[in-house]
Amino acid sequence: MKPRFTALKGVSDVLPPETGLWRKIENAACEVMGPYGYDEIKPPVMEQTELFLRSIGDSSDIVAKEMYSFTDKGGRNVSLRPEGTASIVRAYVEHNLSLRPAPQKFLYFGPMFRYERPQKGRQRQFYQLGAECFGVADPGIDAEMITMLVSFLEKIGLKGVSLEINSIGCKECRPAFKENLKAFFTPHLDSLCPDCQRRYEQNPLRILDCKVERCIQIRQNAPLISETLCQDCKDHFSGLIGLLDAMGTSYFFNPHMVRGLDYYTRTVFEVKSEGLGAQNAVAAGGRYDLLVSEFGGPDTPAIGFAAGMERLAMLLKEAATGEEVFPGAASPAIFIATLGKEAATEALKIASRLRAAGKRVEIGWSGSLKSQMRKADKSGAGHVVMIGEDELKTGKFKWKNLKDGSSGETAKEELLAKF
RNA sequence: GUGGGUGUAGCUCAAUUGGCGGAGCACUGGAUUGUGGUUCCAGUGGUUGUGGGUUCGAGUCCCAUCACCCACCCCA
Repeated sequence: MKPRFTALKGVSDVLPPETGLWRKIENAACEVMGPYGYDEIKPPVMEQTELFLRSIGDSSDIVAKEMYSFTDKGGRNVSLRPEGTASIVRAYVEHNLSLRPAPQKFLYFGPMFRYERPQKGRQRQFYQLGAECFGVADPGIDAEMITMLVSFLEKIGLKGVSLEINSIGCKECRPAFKENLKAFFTPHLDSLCPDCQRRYEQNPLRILDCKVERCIQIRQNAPLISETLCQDCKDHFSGLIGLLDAMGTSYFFNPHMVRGLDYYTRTVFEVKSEGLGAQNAVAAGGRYDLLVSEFGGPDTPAIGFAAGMERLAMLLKEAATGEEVFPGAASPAIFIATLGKEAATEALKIASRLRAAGKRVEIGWSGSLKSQMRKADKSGAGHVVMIGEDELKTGKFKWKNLKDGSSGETAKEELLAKF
């Protein structure tokens, strides 16, 4: 048989038992971040296109050519969200959440959409888990959030990841740094790769990220942002580093790290992992002190991060062995084999009671006892309860433990207690 | 958007120079009346991704298209 419909390019189904792993990740996020004060927020998956244009900025391909945008029946220009932060800032301003006591902390889960060419760890619809915190300018909150992210990753058992941090300055010092950088690269312009020549115009910071050997060599002596930061930004960054050191959080200072989104200021960070292919970022984030006011709210410092669910799940699957990978892959505790219509009716009644007690129960509706036994075994059931003429007559049910082979008989009223 | 690779059963893969599309696993059923796993037997399952072309003949060669994989770009 050939499927009449298949999923669109770059989108995929998450099937059980993998969904159990996803749930485990989401539960861990709530458990770890709840004590930090983060509560779930559920913004819509679509917004006015303008919202993303204004926040993410046009130096990023995300807005320039990767958005799923359309005109709705009311003539509005709408886009599926390519990331989560913009919506949450919009909600923060729209609902005057700045009037609630600071800090306001939010956690979110959900799909994001970017029209990209799929590859390992990258899809057109992908899920992110993210956190945002509004109203604290102190580097303490940066350290708190980074520490929280690290303990979340530890909680789900992720190994072999590295944390990188940097500061990309503020609206005072970053423009100057951009100019310095451009000035430095101007004499080398012809030697840079074509992509970097484009970056030189669009977003010179990106040249620092280039993977081409020649560009890496050229930039060896390029100015570093850390040397150009204004005093406030320097103080902020050294404050953060001091706190991370004090917490014993290990990090790697990467002076070349830049972020794709325009709204970031000062602190940026990224968690990378081997085993993800070229798309090696598991989680990333940073401070965005200007976005709230740009959206019409009061001056409000903020910081956040997002983690890629598919990437987290991929890493956990690769690293783990055995059944604990898929905690949601439960087998029935009890399989009820039936012989005849009356037995099936009885089975349904008994199953309802057991299920109400939280037991996972499957019923074999037809077929020989042998085939039902086989089915029970394949389902991974722990016990089989048999219902046939004898049981209906006597009210005593034969059962068999499929794990150790033991068997016995239990009266109907005692079944619930037995299992 | 650019480049490379791959498309055969639900899964993993065969099929000689272009010559009748198979196997293992999985699934379904059976092996003396109501007892699973091991074993044995049988069965279901395919317009070889799709559409053209070359040929007496195409899974195999050519073109197009679609999907997947990997990388660039970009990014979680």
